[in-house]
Amino acid sequence: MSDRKQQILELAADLLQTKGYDSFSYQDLSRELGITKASIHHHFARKEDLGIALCEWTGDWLTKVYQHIDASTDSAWERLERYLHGAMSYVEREGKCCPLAALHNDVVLLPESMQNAMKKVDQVELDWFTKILRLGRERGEFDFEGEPEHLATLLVMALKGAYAYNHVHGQNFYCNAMKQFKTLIS
Amino acid sequence: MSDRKQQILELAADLLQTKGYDSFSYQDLSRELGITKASIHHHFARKEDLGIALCEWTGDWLTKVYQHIDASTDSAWERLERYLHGAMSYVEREGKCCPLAALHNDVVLLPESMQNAMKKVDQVELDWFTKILRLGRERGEFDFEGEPEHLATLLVMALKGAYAYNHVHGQNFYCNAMKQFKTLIS
DNA sequence: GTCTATAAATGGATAGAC
DNA sequence: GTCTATCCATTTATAGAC
Repeated sequence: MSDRKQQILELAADLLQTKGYDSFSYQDLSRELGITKASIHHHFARKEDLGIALCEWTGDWLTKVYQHIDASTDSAWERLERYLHGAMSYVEREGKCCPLAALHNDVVLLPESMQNAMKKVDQVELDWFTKILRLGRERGEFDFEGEPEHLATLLVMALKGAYAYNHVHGQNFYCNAMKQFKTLIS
Repeated sequence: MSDRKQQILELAADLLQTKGYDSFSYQDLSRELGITKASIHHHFARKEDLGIALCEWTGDWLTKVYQHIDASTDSAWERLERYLHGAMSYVEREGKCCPLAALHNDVVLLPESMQNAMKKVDQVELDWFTKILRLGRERGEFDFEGEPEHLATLLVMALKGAYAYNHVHGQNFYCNAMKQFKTLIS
């Protein structure tokens, strides 16, 4: 991928996390990069092409986040804690939302090609949480009944939903909900 | 409220649940009602005015849903079950999403006046779930540690998040997540 | 209350020159 | 790869006649 193409993609990823997919435009990209809309179209002919690239970028981004957390500690509790804390402090520090959550928000507007790309990214996320929860239970760090996959699904859904609440109510609801989650698996 | 105004509001509520707030337009309303855009503006001068009315409509809608469920059975388990089942079968049957979830999806785009109106509706929803969870625990129907308020918050966040997953993955993830939730409070 | 007409901006996208 | 120029559709919104 050319430097320019990469540059466009990264700016688009930034706008995805602040404005959402449907609400950032080629004009936004054009303005901030100092090149014309036509030039952006040279690199990503249709917005859908850029959208699919953004899904893949999001998959890579998540993978890096997970690798970083996994490398930082061996404890399942600590890994979970660091993700849950990091997710919302990212919002507060940088004013950005998880790019996958941003894609979820616009899902009814997205072409099938993008929905298929999102499906894979969703699975990457679910797999990581499933791994952490299973590992933690095996080691006796967590205590819960049922399938780690299903508990991971519940948690990931709550995380996606949380962004909107935090935007309107601040972080109190989120903190309480996650404290409660931890109580349930203790 | 005049009949016409009410009619516009109800059509807008329908479009909110199918297309989302930012994606339905005065043109959509105009086409389906057979009157011009200018006439819609006579009833709701700015889209923001319609938006605030939609928040209030959503609060009333939710209140009716809860009343209906509360009147249908005395069991906390059954009430919870009926909501969880009803929420997603509403999507499948009518192709509609919870109007509050639709508002949440566009939250970053909404004016402060609408966010304030949403805040009240969120509280109506949280209060109902809190009531059900507290009641169920008092009666020995549920078994969990922690605050009913916080568990309600966790569940409501997961419900909001679930709509996007269902759209892409079907209802399997949702069913598994809710089965898991029920396991956690049994 | 409803209409025609129109404004002013923005959206994604393309043709063709350099 | 980037530009100018342009297209066509759409959005929210307003002025003023009926």
